[in-house]
Amino acid sequence: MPRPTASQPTEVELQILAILWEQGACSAREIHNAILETRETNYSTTVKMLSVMLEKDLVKRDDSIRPQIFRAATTQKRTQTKLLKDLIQKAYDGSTGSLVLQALSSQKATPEELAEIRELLNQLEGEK
Amino acid sequence: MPRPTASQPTEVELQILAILWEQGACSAREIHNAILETRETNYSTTVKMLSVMLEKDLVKRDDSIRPQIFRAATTQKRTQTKLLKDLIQKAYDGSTGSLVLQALSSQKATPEELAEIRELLNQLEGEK
DNA sequence: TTCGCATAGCGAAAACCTTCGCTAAACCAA
DNA sequence: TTGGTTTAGCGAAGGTTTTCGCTATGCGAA
Repeated sequence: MPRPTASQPTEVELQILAILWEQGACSAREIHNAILETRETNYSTTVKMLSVMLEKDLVKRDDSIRPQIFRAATTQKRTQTKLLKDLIQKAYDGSTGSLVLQALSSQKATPEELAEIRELLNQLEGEK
Repeated sequence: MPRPTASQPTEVELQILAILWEQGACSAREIHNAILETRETNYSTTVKMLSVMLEKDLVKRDDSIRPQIFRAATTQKRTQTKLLKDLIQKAYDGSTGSLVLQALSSQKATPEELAEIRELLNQLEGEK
């Protein structure tokens, strides 16, 4: 009984999804060009990854036009939330608060973001 | 050119680390028993994972006593921070603030944690 | 001591991820 | 139409992760 398939998108898959979220629908070539800005890789590899992701339902493909066009199958937010929940479970013993505290104290956030967080906090505490 | 070794602990590795962080130093048998509470697996597998993790320097082994005792090589906090930073980069485009906002709005935190977060926020904003 | 059981280690199996070479199909321009 | 370029797809290589069977070693009880 071997290892199961990863429940979350892998690193490379996530990079491709990020491109699709930012640029919207893209051809394989466009995706590949975007990848090249970061990393050396072969066009074949990009196409293959897309076909793997299609099978995993991570992307959708529009076959009616030429060249084919790819779209992310899920929104960025939904994917982020899933990854976040997973991390909280696996590494923070389910405690959202301790993740937030650690995020704020070890990484920098902009003053605008801090203000936004404060506002959300007011809302959450007012709700009680 | 194939896939490189993961820079972060894998899922199973993280589960073992979590056990060590919670229980402190453990024998292979103790670790295995803790895993069994969650998941079916063979004792051999646990021992093998420990030997892999030893090679990756994820755990340390005390050989002077019998049975051997394992410890996590790194603190929980250090590992959490690394995983968190990684997630922020890979999935939140480097924005700590947007991760925090999403964490607070989509997952629940206890009132105590919210108060703590507020205090930290005061500190961060006062610092300017 | 010797037998039986728990512990430790090795190597290979099975699945996964990422890579790319090579081939086929589609498109475009002359 | 035909030749060249771009797009699409297949299959296998080569590495990682996780699994476990089998063997060996260590330890305690009879």
